[in-house]
Amino acid sequence: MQTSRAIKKKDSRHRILQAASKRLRREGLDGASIATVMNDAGLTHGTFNAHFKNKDELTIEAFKHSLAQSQPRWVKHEDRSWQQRVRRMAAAYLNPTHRDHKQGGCPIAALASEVSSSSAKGFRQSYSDGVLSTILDIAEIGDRADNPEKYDQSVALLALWIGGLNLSRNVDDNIKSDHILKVCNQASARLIDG
Amino acid sequence: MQTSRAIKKKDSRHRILQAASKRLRREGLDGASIATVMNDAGLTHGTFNAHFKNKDELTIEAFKHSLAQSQPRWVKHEDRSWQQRVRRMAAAYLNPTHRDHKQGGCPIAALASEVSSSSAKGFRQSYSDGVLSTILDIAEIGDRADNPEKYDQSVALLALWIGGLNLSRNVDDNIKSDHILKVCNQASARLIDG
DNA sequence: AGCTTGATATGACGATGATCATGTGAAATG
DNA sequence: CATTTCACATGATCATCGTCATATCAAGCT
Repeated sequence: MQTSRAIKKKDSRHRILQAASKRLRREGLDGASIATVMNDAGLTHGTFNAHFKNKDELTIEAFKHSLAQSQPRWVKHEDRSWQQRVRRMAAAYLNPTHRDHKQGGCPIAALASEVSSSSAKGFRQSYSDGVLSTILDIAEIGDRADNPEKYDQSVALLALWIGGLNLSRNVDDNIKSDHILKVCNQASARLIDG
Repeated sequence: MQTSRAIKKKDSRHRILQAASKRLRREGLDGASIATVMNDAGLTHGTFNAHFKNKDELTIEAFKHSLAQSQPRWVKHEDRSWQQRVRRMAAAYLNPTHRDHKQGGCPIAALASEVSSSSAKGFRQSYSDGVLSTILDIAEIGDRADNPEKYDQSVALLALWIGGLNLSRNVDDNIKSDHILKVCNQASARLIDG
């Protein structure tokens, strides 16, 4: 049975994870400081270690949390064909809304260039796992051997999407930024039909 | 005339920039701390403000420095056609050597996901300028209007390259990482031949 | 030679961040 | 209703980082 204390703790943990995953995506690995995250969650910073062993563990859990939240938005749709499905995904990903809402968006893109320099080994492992499982999710297969061609297409698409999204986020001109998204969308279509 | 003191200072500044640009690419915006960079350059950390106003200025200069160092490696080649030139660039970019030498590689890829969350406005501007000029360099034009089709192709290629390079850097399995590079190379070729 | 300038060194300061020891008050248990 | 347990708060500690005031010492100038 769940005592009211256990429920409260679970709820607190959830709020911490929610806050951490937002900060993590918006401000990166170093931006999500414990004090900030705990404050976002409505708790004091000292309480932190009642919920997580240390910052590495929080980072890993927050990453998994945000990835798990993003997945359904991709997967749960009824598409006529894989081509159409992937075209829909590209349009949703390479999108001004997604570009402007980093904190609620794809954590793989949000941390793409920070992971390799992170000292947290466990986090690097989680990220790597997340990338590989995302590729399989795009391809709608369980293993590369199931359909190597689709797998390879999915790899290239994910690369294009992550790169395009980050470029568009970093260009200081809305028209040019929108254009980058549009062009990458078209390139996606060519890779899919190719 | 250059006095020996002026020469010495210029040399020190150059060493600082060299060290900073390496740290910046390898460890990101927060990794390149002043103490570390100055130590790499063989100076004490307190001397820093004799060369740069503050950390933001160093970051900007180090980024420009690394970008200026990278450009020649792309541009200076005799290629038969633009298609061949871009194919060569893709092979050089999406390459295990480049993947494994982040500190000497492309600064745009190395900082792709960190820029938008940086509080240093001047740096964001420099990065944005760097992206746009790199696109033009790939297309071998001076302005999008010179050849919109080539410009758009270059945008998609840069996105694919940056995304592919970062994915390969973050996958914890050498075989899969190599495979990502290979697949993105093939996708590049398909985008080029259109 | 004596004075000035400037490149670098030394060391201090305040801010921030991660971690942890201890305190508190309310829920659960008997 | 007394006791225990536990979620959370408070506050201290130690490390790191950016910045800056001051000191040193050799190069240049008169």
